[in-house]
Amino acid sequence: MGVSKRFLHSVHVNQLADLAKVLSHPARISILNYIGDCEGCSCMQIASNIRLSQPTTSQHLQVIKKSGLLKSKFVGKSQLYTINKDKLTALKGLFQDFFETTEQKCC
Amino acid sequence: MGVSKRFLHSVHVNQLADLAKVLSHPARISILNYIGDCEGCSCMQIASNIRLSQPTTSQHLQVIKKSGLLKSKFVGKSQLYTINKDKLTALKGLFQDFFETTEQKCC
DNA sequence: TTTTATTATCGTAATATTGCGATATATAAA
DNA sequence: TTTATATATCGCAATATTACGATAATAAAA
Repeated sequence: MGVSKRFLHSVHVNQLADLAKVLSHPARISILNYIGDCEGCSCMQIASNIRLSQPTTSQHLQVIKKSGLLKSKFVGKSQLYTINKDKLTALKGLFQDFFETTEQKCC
Repeated sequence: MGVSKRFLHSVHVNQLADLAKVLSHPARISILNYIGDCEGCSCMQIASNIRLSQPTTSQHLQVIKKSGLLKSKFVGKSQLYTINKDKLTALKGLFQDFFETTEQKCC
């Protein structure tokens, strides 16, 4: 078939997989790294830094944004992206829980 | 085009993305959860537990195994999978570093 | 060695992702 | 309002992923 059977898994499991999916492309990791450094940067700045086109960069930004990891606001003609720290902390917790639980159960 | 431009990113960034990719499918999270619980289980047991076919489950197992997160050995006619705790701990560290670094830079 | 049971791989169809050019949309300046 | 600039979306081509039936490969038992 080829269609992912999400319904077989718990909400919590799907949530963790969704977050992992956001981080599963190197461009999106690079984008997050760069936004962390520049503290409020535009799509064009990011695109130039990671050397992908503006449309591609914008697409990746939307994917990250949908997860809640990014905030954005227009300043002048540019939309400036910053990291949503609260969400980041929450998601860090999700991963930490997964790793710690698995670590403890495992042996 | 449609082909991922890994070469644009650092080894470290690609490594993190690769690990995230392993965790980016709910079936693979469920498999890891289950293996943590049962401590040495067969492909068929896992397949039955997560309600995917044996071939699909085996495919997911290979994906996880390639990341180093699983060990396996034949016992009787079955191959029993267990979690590679050392690798798990290492990968936990990778994620933790990413989240902590990003958290501190971000604001 | 043959049989049985389990796992891994092949082949394939359905779907999803990635990347970018073209273009629409949005914001501020003239 | 018109113009200029930046971002987001559309459309498409190239890949990649997901799932499973069929089947090959593997290990132990008969």
